Amino acid sequence: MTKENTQFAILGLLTTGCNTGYTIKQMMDGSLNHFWKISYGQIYPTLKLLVDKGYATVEETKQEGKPDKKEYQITAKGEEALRGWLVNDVPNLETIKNELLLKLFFSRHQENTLTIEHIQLYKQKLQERYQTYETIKNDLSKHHMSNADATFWIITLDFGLITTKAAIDWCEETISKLMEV
Amino acid sequence: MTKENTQFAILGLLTTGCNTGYTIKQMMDGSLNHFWKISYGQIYPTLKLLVDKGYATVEETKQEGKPDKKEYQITAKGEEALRGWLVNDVPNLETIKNELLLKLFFSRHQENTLTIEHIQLYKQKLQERYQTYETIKNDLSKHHMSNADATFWIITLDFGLITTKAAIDWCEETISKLMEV
DNA sequence: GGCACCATGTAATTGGTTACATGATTTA
DNA sequence: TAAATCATGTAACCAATTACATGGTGCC
Repeated sequence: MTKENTQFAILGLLTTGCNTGYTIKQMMDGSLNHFWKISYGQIYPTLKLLVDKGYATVEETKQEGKPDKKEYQITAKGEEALRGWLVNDVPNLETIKNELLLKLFFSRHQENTLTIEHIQLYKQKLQERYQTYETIKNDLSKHHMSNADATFWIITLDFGLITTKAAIDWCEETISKLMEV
Repeated sequence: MTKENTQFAILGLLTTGCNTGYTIKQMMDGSLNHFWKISYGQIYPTLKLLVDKGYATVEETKQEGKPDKKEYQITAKGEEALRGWLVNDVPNLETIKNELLLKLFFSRHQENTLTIEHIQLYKQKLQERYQTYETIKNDLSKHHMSNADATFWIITLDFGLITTKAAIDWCEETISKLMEV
């Protein structure tokens, strides 16, 4: 049903303070957004699966002033499985589908002015992304340095920052290259 | 059945000298590999679809010394559709699933020496990728500068080169950061 | 004889998203 | 009273890959 990586993404989040499907989704959308994404349609069934595997336990909690929720806790077996997954080699690099590059590949069929506009728009989106990463990094640096996870979280953000910056530079270079012609 | 982008990727390739399912696949694996990928399971049904839509025509060709093949040709209607697709705005940036970053996010559960090894391995793969891009770029510069497409193909390669380079830099920075501790 | 290359295709399966369904509480 | 937030879940659908199926030619 769910891929191994996705299972461990969810299991891993149980070690970061998230313990309901809802908070896991929030964390995904907030802090893992730049390299992992997941929908409720996967989260809830996978949490069940983790319990079935003995990697986590559930407890239904009644809350005052809020709906009931199911709290998940990672088990010793789950922690072991997580460490086992961590030591496995990282597989080959994935190919990213990039629609802008796909269009660019065929852009001799189009006027350069239009192509330039597209790259400009793309650059804007990259800049927004860059700023989002910066904001998250600042928040993390301020409020969570006591958190043992924070060092690694910042490193993943740095990846996003560095590669996004490179892409922005490429946009600028490419735009001036296309304007020359 | 097939997504719009994938349809146009295949249709676009019909304008670049590819005219069989087989050569389209080869081109994909060779020159579009860094931003688009496709399997035969999609190519052949999609080629049929393009003919159904009137975007392409087929002709069965008997070859001496080689198996028969089906040659596809883009139609005027197909070219118009391609240009229509090109002018459309590029949608929002996609999230790339990056397994290394996912593991890194949870790496406080692991010894730093192991984490460093993983990053080193990842760096190696990035370097191989970088060299592949360089080779393709050199080939392209040497043999296809007469090709009207080549300018754009090189630009897409530059994207790969620049962002891969940035990722390699991040690996180095991260490794030395983790060794300090 | 076997491997590499050329060439086409389909069925089963996978791994996921989207849309749907429900409902309590707080705040504007 | 409407919207936002908290909270859980499933069924239908989608786009793709993988595995399977077939077969000719050239070369070592």
